[in-house]
Amino acid sequence: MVHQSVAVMSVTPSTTLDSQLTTIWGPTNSYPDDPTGMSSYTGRLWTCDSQPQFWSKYQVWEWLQQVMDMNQINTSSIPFQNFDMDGHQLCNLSYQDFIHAAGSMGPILFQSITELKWSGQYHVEIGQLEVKPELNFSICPFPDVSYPPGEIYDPLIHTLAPAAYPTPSTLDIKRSFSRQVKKHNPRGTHLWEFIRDILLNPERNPGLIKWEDWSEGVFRFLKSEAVAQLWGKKKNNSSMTYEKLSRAMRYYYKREILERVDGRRLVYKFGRNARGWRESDK
DNA sequence: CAGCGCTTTCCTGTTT
DNA sequence: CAAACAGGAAAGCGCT
Repeated sequence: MVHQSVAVMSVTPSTTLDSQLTTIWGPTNSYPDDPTGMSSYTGRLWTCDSQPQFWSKYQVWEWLQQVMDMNQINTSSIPFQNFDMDGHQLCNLSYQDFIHAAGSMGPILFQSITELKWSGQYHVEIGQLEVKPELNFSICPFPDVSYPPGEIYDPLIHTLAPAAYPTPSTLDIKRSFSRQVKKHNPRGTHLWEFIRDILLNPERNPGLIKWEDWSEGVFRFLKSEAVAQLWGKKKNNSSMTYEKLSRAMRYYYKREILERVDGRRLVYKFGRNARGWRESDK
């Protein structure tokens, strides 16, 4: 009933919380001396598994989020349920499939996956952003979590293109990108998305938050102050506290991004307007 | 510059 | 008693 197999990840008890945060989130989540704060942020990439053919569903989602983050696009603007597939299936999608599945984001996603497929590198250059391949993080566990390889996916949208992909020019992609999908949402991450991403990355979640009931979107803060510090780090605000973070969380109730869970301390629940916290949310 | 969305900060009171 | 929870109020900040 309750599947939290993915969420529960043991953490070596010998390390301090601080070192956990540094080692697990450090290179991906801090921007040491980058004036724009951009390169190291975008540098948090699929650095280990450059072969998308072997991605798990989880990694496909990770990739989706990364591309959206890189382009500062709100992840709610993409139908994650259309990408309920593993890397092999993802790689078999045609350009048209991407258009069907992701609309205006299709070209960007298609270009990204195409480059990853062919080069095995991650030279992603869309708009003004560029990912520097020299960043080489040694840690990137990505254990393939819980998705049996034989799992069936019924591709309604599967119109596998013949030999040649109708690859659009980079210029076209850039044009359609800047015309259509430039949105607000600074750095692509709101608080609730930040929380969601911690939950969705159990490999990088050193026991900070855990699912209470994944199917219901219920989760609990295990180390509330540590999460607050991490959030503060992301926002370059060293004085962030759980007190303040939780005020922001409470504002989400009205917007139905979170639902109230009363009587249970540090427990929250994703609401109807929170997207992307499970494979197929309707 | 204005206005807006999303927090951030502070505070007082209540609940666990 | 120490944490959390609850919201109101207002300031701050990035973006269109």
